[in-house]
Amino acid sequence: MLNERSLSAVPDCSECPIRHRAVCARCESDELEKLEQIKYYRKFEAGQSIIWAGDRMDFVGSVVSGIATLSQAMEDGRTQMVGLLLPSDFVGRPGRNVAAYDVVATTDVVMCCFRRAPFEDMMQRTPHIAQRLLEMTLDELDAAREWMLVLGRKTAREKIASLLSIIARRDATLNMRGPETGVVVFDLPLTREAMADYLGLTLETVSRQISALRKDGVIELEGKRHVTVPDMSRLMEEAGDDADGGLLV
Amino acid sequence: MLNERSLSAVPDCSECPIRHRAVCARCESDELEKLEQIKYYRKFEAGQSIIWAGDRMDFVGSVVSGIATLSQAMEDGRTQMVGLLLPSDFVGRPGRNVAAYDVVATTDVVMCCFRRAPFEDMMQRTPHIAQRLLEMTLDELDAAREWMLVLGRKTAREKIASLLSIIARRDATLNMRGPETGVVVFDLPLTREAMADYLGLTLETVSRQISALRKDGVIELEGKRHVTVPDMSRLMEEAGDDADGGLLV
DNA sequence: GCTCGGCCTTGACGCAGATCAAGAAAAGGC
DNA sequence: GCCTTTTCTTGATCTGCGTCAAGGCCGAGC
Repeated sequence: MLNERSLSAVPDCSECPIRHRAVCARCESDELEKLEQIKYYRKFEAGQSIIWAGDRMDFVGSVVSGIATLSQAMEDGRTQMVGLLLPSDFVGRPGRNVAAYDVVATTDVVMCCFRRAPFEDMMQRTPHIAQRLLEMTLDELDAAREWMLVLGRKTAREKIASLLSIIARRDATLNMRGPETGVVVFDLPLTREAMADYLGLTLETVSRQISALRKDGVIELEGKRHVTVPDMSRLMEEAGDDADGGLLV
Repeated sequence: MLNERSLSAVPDCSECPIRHRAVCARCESDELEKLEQIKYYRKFEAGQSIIWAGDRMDFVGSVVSGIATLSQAMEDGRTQMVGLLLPSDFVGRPGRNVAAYDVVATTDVVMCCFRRAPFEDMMQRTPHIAQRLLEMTLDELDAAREWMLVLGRKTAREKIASLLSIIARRDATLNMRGPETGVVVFDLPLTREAMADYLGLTLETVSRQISALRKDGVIELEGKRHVTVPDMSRLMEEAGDDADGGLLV
């Protein structure tokens, strides 16, 4: 936290790992230059809160690396996660100065931030930014609606399988082991409690269902976090999705 | 259906009831003229399906009047409503030619449609449209996330109270009876089954919880659809929301 | 008028998942 | 190394909601 703004040097946008997926993805080099002038980096440690719901929010930004969660809490303490922020995901809403949700760093997180006023200014004059933000927001809306089906209609086992297959699919593109065998290996980026918050379950139920999926051979576990999926289509079936549906995405 | 395009005359945009809330809200009169040239109306009867998920979709549009629902189905028949489309809400996603959800008219519905290609064209050249669509999409995303909390963490009674308070709040602005008394009167636009689909419940549970709220004096019923809320803040408490939260919206 | 079909209510019962509780297994901290 | 804390697992019991079933209400059609 102390050296929030002192990353040895602010890296060049052209070398940024999220250059082609973040809100700046469509920017031409001249537009990128302008963004470069107003950007700054912030680092957050695992477990640290990035923003509290209701707080004044004077910046927006993109997750560069690490994982953060977006969640909503009721007064009595019940909480529901409403978003999982991965690298390139955008935080904050242009035009709104109060945070609507709690944002918490799950792992160490680096964010590329912009003060709100200059960014909104720039968005007005740069359709490429607004266009990309619209596209990203539409994707998030689709994801949220997909999740509503999970929360409203799936059983605990299906919920776990759904979450695992989403994480697996994301990693599949990178860490495919044995091309076309359908085997996927990954580490869970979430605690059992965070998974429970995501799925609208208790942590005990999450634990039990994971054990059950292991016992039934749907997944294999090494330690508590390292997961092997021997047969992706089997996992998708357990999730209650059409096993073919995954290819669409 | 037969006279889909033969509404006596296509009304002028300047007299359109959703002129100031739909995607066209920010358009200047010259922009509006261009939209006017490519728009057409379609009518759907109550109960009729507007689009099936997976169908090719060659238009986008706004709900002008009536109510429609957006829902997702699993193969075994379980369904989850993921959106409630009210006048001014937008249907379809620019850039996508296949419908992602089922859209069904709950009441008679009139839509103001545009063929996709010309509309996307126009969106490219008219920032006012893209800006408004972004704003609307962000609002929908907020609503979807709010709903995730309802689906994931609220009890059946709280779910019903949440739905009622949303409908009540929407009507409150129009039909306020006795200003400041907190009394709100409205008609439910949904069947018990549709409410169940929205809330991730069964229709029996919906019925039971409505009866319970009536017995406890939280709501009054005339017939099955006409609802009186004698004390809005009481209803909000039952919904598990901060009773003050409503003023923010 | 009567009957039919859609919509809704209510009761009885069972089960999936919550709750309560105890302890095991890692992960730090010193 | 040991001790504390966090994270996870598993068991026992409870309960809210789903499921199955029967019947009421009301508008539409004849």
